[in-house]
Amino acid sequence: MTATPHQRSTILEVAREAGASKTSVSRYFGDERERLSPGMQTRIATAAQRLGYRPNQMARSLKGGHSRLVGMLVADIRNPFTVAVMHGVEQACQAHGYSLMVCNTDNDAARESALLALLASYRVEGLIINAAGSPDQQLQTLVDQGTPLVLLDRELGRTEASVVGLDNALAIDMALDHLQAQGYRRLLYLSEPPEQASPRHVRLARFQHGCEARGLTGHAHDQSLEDTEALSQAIRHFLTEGDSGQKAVLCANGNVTLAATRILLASGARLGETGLLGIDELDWCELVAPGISTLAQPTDAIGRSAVACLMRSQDNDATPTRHRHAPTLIMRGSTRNTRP
Amino acid sequence: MTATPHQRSTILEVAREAGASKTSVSRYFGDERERLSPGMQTRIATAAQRLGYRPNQMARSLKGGHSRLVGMLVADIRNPFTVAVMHGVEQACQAHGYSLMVCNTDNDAARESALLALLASYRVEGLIINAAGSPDQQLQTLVDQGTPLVLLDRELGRTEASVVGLDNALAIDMALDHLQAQGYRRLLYLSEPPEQASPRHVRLARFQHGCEARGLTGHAHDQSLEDTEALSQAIRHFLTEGDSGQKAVLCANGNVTLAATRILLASGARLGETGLLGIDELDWCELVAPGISTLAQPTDAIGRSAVACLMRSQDNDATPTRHRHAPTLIMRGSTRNTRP
DNA sequence: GACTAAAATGGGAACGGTTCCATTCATGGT
DNA sequence: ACCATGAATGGAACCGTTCCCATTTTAGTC
Repeated sequence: MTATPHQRSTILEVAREAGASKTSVSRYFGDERERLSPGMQTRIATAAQRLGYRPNQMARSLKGGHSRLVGMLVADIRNPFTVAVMHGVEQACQAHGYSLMVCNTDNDAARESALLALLASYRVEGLIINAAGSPDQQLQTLVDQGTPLVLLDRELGRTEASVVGLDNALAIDMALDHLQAQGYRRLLYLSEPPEQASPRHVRLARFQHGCEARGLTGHAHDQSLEDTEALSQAIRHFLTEGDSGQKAVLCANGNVTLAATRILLASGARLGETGLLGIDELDWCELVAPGISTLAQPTDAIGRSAVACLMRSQDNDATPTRHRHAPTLIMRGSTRNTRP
Repeated sequence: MTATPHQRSTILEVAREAGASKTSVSRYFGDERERLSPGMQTRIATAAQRLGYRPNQMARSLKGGHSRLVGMLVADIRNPFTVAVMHGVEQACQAHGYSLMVCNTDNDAARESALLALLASYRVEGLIINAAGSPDQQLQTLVDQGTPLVLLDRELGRTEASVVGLDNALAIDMALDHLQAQGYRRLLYLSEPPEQASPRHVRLARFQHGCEARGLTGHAHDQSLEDTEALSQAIRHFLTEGDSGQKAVLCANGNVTLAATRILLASGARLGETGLLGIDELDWCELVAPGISTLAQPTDAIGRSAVACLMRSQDNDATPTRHRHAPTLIMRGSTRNTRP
């Protein structure tokens, strides 16, 4: 004699049980509870309690048009930076009464497109995108259909979308200032190729220009991290090339920092003597050798900021905004020049 | 003259546009497309195309009872292990045509309860839980209402739920075997206190028992990582205590490994001479000093396995199963005993 | 060409809520 | 006593689908 797994109960059953109409029950669980008489309230409360009732969010969304859902599309869910931002986003969503649907594209453009469609089909009320290949066309369509959009560290051609991310120009400037102050003269800027057009150009241009302005020698190198060998070659070449000037490597993100550190250590380079500065702070940066200096991004703030954008743009259809967050320099041994 | 942001179109509009009935359109987007004549198919396709139509998943779920949603409740979204498993889960979900709703409790029991309710209100068709304080009662209710449940590395009193995770006994045995083979004689097992009852006991008992059986001296220490000072004391005490036997530290998870490494390095311990073995493989383990040995968990497999459990249990109401995954030993310098 | 089986299509009732509008009923002012 | 007022409640339409069932079309057979 097994206990019958009692069906999930509906608003109608609660109404019957409480001797009320479904309207009243709906009011109770909506935000009009105070319009009900105290007696009615307790009757409904106990009835719902007894039946284990929970309003069906699907039905709710259908009628009201409020899915209470925010979608987040990320290119690489295993990237600590992504996760850190996600944490901020999730917190902020919860605070606003929204839930988060996360989709991971694993850097696959086709998947990205499919997931975008999926998110749309759940009628998410906002969309946060941190992925490379998003077809502008598709995004534009979403915007037209009224979905607020926030891009993380990515500009979108002509689309009306808010952008949230690092203040790239400032970050590069801070990096150059620091490296110069520590006496490094030859710089190598390492980044991954699928970086978004816009931020990448900003950074690169700023790097080139900044080096010139400071009288530094700057090289930039774009390299997929898949091809360890090529990256390794590039770094070794940089280390042996040219004259005596002190050399430093600047890494565009955490993944690059990881790869570069591996190679530098394997090459027998001594950190500090060879400078190393990474954008993105990571757990382990203080653990490696003399410690790796980083420019930490305020990830939680970025996440919250993104959600704030969404919330704002669904109230008034405000024009898209841009939020550039400043990084923080965390100095460790890897940029403490041993022979300045 | 602004372009009117055309409303999201409905199945009815597509039907009209295609000169068909909504039933046919529904069939087209459902899995009965082949029942339609070729002509009808193309008419619907072009109409939908022109209108930018996407079926409303909310309405779909409401009627059909299929939310196509899987919920995942995690205690700490910033834990790399959690994220790695999540990656596997997400992949598997996508492969099965499901989407993932991730909720993060930040180790807050109250939040956990609320989020559980939330997930339920979206009528998720499966639930993967990796969190400490879940009130058994609430979970039991969900199970009764027919939601398949999978627990990650956590047993649940009397609840009928599948369990997926590391083979804890095996992991401890492998750790002990390895440490013993490397000549370590005094062991310190470090773990976090909010570890789930069951796996924790398994590990602990196995550790104690295993040490005895091998003639090793084993201590276990439970310590919140918040209190760095206390943890530091415990480790230092272990390092100075007792006689000459070679000492090694075994860390229960990645967070513990991180904290312990910090402290060991700060104490001036030399890894290898002092053994260090961590459960959970992390990016940086190969970068620190002589490299940190780990027992890597097959995170992707665990994630996929969890989803597989869900899928199975919604077909036939199979009895709950248990999946214990074997870890892989990755040996590095931190357990290469320099004076065996 | 009439008759039948099968294929293709359409009508309309749910699904579980929200919300507009109508109804009931105590209240108080005149 | 009478009517306007507002609070408390209920009835029913609707949100965008799916799916059962009925109807129309097509092909197949003698």
